[in-house]
Amino acid sequence: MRIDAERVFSAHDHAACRQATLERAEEIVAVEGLRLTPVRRRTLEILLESHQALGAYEVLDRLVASGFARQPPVAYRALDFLVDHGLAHRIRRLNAFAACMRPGEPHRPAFLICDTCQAVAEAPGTAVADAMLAAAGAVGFEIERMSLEAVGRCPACREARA
Amino acid sequence: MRIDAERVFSAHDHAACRQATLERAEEIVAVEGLRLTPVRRRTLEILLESHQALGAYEVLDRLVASGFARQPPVAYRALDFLVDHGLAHRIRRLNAFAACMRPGEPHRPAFLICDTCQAVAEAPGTAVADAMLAAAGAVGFEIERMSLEAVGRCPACREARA
DNA sequence: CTTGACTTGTTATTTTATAACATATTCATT
DNA sequence: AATGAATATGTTATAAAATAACAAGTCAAG
Repeated sequence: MRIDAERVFSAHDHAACRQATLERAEEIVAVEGLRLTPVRRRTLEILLESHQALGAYEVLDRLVASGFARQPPVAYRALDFLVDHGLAHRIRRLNAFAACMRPGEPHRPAFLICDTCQAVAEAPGTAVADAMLAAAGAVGFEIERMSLEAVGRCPACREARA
Repeated sequence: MRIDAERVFSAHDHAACRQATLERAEEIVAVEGLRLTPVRRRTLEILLESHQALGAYEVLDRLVASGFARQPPVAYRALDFLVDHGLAHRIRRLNAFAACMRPGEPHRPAFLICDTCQAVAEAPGTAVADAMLAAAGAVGFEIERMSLEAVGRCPACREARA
């Protein structure tokens, strides 16, 4: 299953969506020899519960509900692991984290953040990143990482409001 | 004077650069009927001292040195004013602020952030923003604001390291 | 000269993130 | 199994970034 922006921003079988992404993540950790420990797995599941980005302390609250200690490093370490290995993304504008919907597929995501329903989707294609690379290249700047984020209104929320 | 990425990332007459930008900012506040009060003006001057982004508390330290009270809202309010009126930009990846080098010129800046010298430049052109708008438009997402930021190495620092 | 909008002063608190170090677990190699 | 290196977790404490809330002052237009 392929989860793209159209899907994220509309009603869909989220149980299947979450399940498919989780399975994909599991393949990846297996292939890469990573350890998807209980906290890490649970953290990923928490992020996958919705397409909304969650703050670290929100994740922590839910980890606590699953029996883990209420200590910030617990959440931050798990989140950092997921981000480092491409299983989650950090959304800088929101100081929050969202599950990666295409783990394993190399990509340079640009995020679309709906400020009405708070859903976060990865924009299709790599055109935005490509444009950034080109703009940087033009002045001799070498990019290591980028954050490409837009805040606005998703199709469903536009319609609901119109 | 036009301050673009090439200039920011190389040695230049920064006194003139700062002065020109400050004057431009003053024209804008005049035209728009805004009040560039002492704290606000000093804050802009502080940001203009270099092409590095400064955290709010760094700005606050320097405001204190100029006689203002050491209280976070003092800095945040001035910074928010500058950002709201296009005289400064917020760099989300750094939790920091940088003076706008093209105040008044309508633009959707993409930032190039050198992680060696910490200089921040606005990438030339609007191609990155255009690509973002196109990507969003393709899925029916309506953009209000965006953060387009890349971290890497500027030409001078690449060379110094090579 | 007063009304209303904007600006500043000030105290306190909230939210986000990391430092530091002890303990435990895992896994590859003896 | 025993050992040791790397990795992961537990825990305490603190740092860094941002905002809430409300009182008091300033300013320009009517």
